[in-house]
Amino acid sequence: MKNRIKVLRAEQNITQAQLANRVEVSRQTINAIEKGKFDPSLPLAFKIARLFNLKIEDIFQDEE
Amino acid sequence: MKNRIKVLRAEQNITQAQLANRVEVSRQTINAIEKGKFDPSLPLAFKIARLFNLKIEDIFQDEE
DNA sequence: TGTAAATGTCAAGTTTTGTTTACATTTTAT
DNA sequence: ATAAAATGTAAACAAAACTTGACATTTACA
Repeated sequence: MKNRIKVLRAEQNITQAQLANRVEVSRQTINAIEKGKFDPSLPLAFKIARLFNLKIEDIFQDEE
Repeated sequence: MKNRIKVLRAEQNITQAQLANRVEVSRQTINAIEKGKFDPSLPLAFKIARLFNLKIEDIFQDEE
């Protein structure tokens, strides 16, 4: 599962740590998701999408 | 996290078992999600949304 | 150039998601 | 009324998401 979080952060000038705080997970979790190490839970995906005012599908792309 | 899976199944006349087969999880997993016992993983949410030709947000509603 | 902030990564542990098996209850149709 | 299909539920387990803590590497900029 790919995602555009890194780009969205860059657009908004937000660090991994700041994003982590705002969606209430650890910085390592954001890092791992960005690097594709694992997928966020559905509730976390919702939080991230809401933060960027985007649909989940606009941030995460299923790849199979 | 609420969802409209039961209604969507009814509309399409699909059983839990049939839906489970098509998204490649167990029937009990579909049942548990419908009953709100837990949330699906993000990849599973994508599969379900794709099956019904809907956005994830049109099926699952975050309630915090 | 140096140093602070940001990012990457790893290991060990907890929590949540999902499976399997098995059985009970409800619904549907004959 | 009965049989079959569909749904509900529970326990024990496996797998994936997430945490904490620690340290190494990269980036930005005074």
